Amino acid sequence: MPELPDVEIARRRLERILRGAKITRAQSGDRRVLRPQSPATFARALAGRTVRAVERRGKWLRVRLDDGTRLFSHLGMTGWWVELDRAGEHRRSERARILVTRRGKPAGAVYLDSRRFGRLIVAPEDIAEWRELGPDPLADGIDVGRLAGALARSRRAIKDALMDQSLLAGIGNILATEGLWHARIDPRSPSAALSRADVAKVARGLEAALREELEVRESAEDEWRDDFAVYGRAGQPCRRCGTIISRTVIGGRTTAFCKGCQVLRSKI
DNA sequence: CGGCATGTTGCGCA
DNA sequence: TTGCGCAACATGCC
Repeated sequence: MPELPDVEIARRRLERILRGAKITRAQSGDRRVLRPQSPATFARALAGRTVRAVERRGKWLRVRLDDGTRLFSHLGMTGWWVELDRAGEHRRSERARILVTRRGKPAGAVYLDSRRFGRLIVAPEDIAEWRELGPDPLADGIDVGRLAGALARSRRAIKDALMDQSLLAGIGNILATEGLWHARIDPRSPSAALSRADVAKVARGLEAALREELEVRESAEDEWRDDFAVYGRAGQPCRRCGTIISRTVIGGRTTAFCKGCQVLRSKI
């Protein structure tokens, strides 16, 4: 499911279920998702604690508890949080659950993850993965000057750079692909070949893709979207100029782009 | 059956 | 030091 907008939807849901609630029990028997912690450590750290806040930075979630403990959640490729139903039913691909009492009533959050690339980490302070994240485009906005400065020093393809979580936190394969289409810039362009005006276009393109995706997810929280502007549309006509969408691989990831209206920058 | 997938990490190599 | 390509992780869908 997850790129930044999806994780934001998950954050709001977890906040609604958990904030201010007292954890009665937390359980997970999945050593892959808990790596490298044990199920017992997970359960012991959370039981009896009250949830103070549910925060997000990029694709990471941070649940803060009353004793300072933090629970970090990364959704990997297929992770998702849902509310526990009244019967407390076990769901397909369930990997963990957090049971709480809120205003005297029982409730809970269930973590689903078929491929188990996601992670749940309990720690007394912020983990390196969180500390090393760059600015969050939704919460902090995109600082064009700072981004341009970082890109000017690199020859890597602009699309690969945009997915670097220390540069901007939360941009994945879909948002990078969509954002560059909005910006009309060829994803293969070396970062350093982009002018300051190009970088401003990229920032606006990413923001447009971000807003659009968030809106779609808000209206259908648990549905996977598949009608993007270019992502997944190789071989089909560009919605802007009609040229057949091309496919290539950048940084090991499938990339769709339009040779008709996304211009390759090459002068460094 | 093969191919592909929204993410991340680690390794070998230039 | 930088960066790239690639494999691995584990499962489901077409």
